Amino acid sequence: MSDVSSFFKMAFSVDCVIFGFDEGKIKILIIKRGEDPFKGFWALPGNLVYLDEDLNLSAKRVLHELTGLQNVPMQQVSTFGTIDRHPLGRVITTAYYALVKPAALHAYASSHVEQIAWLPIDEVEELAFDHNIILESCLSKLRSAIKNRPIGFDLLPKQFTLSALQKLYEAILGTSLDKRNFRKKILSMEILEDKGVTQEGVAHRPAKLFQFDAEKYKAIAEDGFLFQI
Amino acid sequence: MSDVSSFFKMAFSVDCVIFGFDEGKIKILIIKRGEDPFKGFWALPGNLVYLDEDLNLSAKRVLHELTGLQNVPMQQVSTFGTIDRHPLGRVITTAYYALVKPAALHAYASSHVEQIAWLPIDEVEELAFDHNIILESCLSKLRSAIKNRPIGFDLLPKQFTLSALQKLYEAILGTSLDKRNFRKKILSMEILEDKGVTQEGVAHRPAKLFQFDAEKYKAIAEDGFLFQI
DNA sequence: CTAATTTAAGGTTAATTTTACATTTTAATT
DNA sequence: AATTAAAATGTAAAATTAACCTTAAATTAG
Repeated sequence: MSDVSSFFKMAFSVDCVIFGFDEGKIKILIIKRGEDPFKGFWALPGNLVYLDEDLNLSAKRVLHELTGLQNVPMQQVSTFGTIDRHPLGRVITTAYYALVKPAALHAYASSHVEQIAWLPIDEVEELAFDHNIILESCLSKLRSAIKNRPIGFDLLPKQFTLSALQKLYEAILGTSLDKRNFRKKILSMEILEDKGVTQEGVAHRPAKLFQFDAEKYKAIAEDGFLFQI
Repeated sequence: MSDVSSFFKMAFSVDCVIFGFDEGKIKILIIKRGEDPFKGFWALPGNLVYLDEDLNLSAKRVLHELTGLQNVPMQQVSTFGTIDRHPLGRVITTAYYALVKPAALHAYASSHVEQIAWLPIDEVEELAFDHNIILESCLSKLRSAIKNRPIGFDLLPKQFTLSALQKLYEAILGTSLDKRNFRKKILSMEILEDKGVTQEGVAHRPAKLFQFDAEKYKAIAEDGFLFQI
């Protein structure tokens, strides 16, 4: 490794898979690229990492610049490094996913972005680069994470009904769950706070609203409690 | 993204956490670096990725060059990209882990490597770069993977006793397991083949030898069977 | 204002899985 | 022949999971 300079010719990027839950469906945020390469293609929000920029922070910056979304915790999923994945040179990319609440679902287009859209995951067609593969890997990460950690709440409004929570799980896992058993399981964990409030304006019996109690979860998790759906 | 050339100034590396199981302990393979940076430090086997080299294949090449190990399936774990993690410039690294059988435990030193050693994970001290952090992340990945996939067998000789398997699990998980329950659980999965052979030369009742049946596992896994310890 | 519609809420039983636990067997060694 | 060391094995209680249906509360339509 005497002369190392020939190695310092790569670029690095981040790509973000932003999941939302809307109209009973899991959606992802995609942008229509305003510049080459892949100008006019739909793509995951992603961009190159600056030379003096921390990788994980870069994911947050890129997401913010392209979509306006801010303060969204992002999880690293996997790094993609086939030789020819980027037409401009050697670019290795790290994929991140994030879960956002419906309140954040009004995403705007920005510079470098012609259009931005929420697309149900089963309607995604060909994306730029290797973004279809990246999406699949994030989806599969989400499916396993949702079963073992209390992250589903991040996709729902602060207060939600148990039915909404169940539909969310059904949408992500692609299975249908027994209503009574689901409720029993979730409520028995004692990580939901009953706000004593009900839905309003629905044409049927209004449901109670619950809220995830992160403090309580943290406390019992330290005592060895394992979240499991 | 009009001029993109300023981005193409990074290097990329891979670092390998190679786990072995020996004398009842989980060990990792470390090398004493023969060149700067961190000359003379113990480190994970790792090196820079060539400009025209696939990332995942690079991990295999680097491992082979530094340790002589070959044909070891490697799993990507995580990518580390703080700004100052490498003294020579901006180097982002991807960590991989692999599990090797005792037969592969005679690792040799090579060029660029002064020494090579298997070190029990609880005896690891200060490593080069951010390798202690990388090791921790691989360890935690191993602990969760071992519970959900039949990978423990990769750390044992082809034929092994149930006690050896149990000790392996106990070493990785750091808990002790009930002998009868462990055997019942493992055998009820029907993924072990009883070779009709027993240990020889032990000063006590010799144990039966078993072998992991990858075909059988694959078949039932497709039918929805989930490996779980 | 009555009936129809729609979703919310809730408990019991059987089946399955998990946990806890102690004795006998088989080889080598002394 | 006695000792030592680990292997092998089954059962009962407890906990968890799975299956299953009726009544309640709101809006809307007639």
